[in-house]
Amino acid sequence: MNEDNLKISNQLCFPLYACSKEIIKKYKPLLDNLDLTYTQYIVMMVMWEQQEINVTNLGKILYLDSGTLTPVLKKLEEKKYLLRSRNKSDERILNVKITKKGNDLKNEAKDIYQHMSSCISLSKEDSITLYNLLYKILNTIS
Amino acid sequence: MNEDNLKISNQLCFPLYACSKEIIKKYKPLLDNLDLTYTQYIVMMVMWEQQEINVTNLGKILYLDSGTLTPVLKKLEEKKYLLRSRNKSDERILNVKITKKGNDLKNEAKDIYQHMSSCISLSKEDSITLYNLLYKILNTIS
DNA sequence: ATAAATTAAATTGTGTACAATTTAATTGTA
DNA sequence: TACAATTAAATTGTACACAATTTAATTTAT
Repeated sequence: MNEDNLKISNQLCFPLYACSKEIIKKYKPLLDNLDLTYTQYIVMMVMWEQQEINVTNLGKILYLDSGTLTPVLKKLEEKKYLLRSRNKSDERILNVKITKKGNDLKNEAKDIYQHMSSCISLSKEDSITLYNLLYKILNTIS
Repeated sequence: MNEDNLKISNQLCFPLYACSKEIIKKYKPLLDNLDLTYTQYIVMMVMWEQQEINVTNLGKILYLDSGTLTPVLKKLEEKKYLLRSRNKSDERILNVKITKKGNDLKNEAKDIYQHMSSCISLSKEDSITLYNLLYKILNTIS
């Protein structure tokens, strides 16, 4: 890897970090309407798709550990969107299951979907390129 | 904006967020050697370049507000890398100035520069493309 | 069979991140 | 020139994010 390449690689972390934060900040007023934080929202996004999952697998999908997920899941359970229960055949494992109220929330989240895209003003081609590059990093990061 | 475009835009936030966190996690052992957190490190990166700056301008560069910066700057002052002092002509403004010890730290940070690039395994072309797309978002986010 | 090793969550402690508010200084305006 | 409005940091409160440790359950290897 030459000097130029080294320089640009080192300059990638900061815009990734800033971009991620700025977009999440844009989500905030929309998520406030649903009384969800961004972390709670991405958990719900997984739950709408998976319906049921354990903490370890949820963490692998979201790149979050139990230290982060445990309090978030407890909060979503308080809001009656999720149910937490120990796996019968292995009590170490905590199963998380979405409730009817949790699935109903998906309809209310449709607005977020519409409004979010308007804040990222990339063409379809650029968006796909960016998406692919990000997953190239995520899949190869050692 | 059509349905496809809308879908991909909405899928960008999560990999940005995950990517940013995973790369920062890679930084950690390297930064631990310098006894710096990632946030302290990016502040020092600006200081190595600017030498002197006030909190508002530092925040604009780093996309961070005083609520985040104040405690970080206090910690860097404790470590003798920075000096904090009120602007004589406008006492509301806090000037931050790098010390000799702070500038000396730059040499010790050279290893980080080398090691970081090896964890992002993108070609030079891909890195530049990603860099440009990220700044396109940062510069146009409403 | 049982002690050691492993695994899964939860807990603890530190450090952001940011909205909202507060404090203090400065500027604009009637 | 007072006094309202604005500005800059700091403070307060909430919510992650994650390393390290703990607790409890399960598996592995004698």
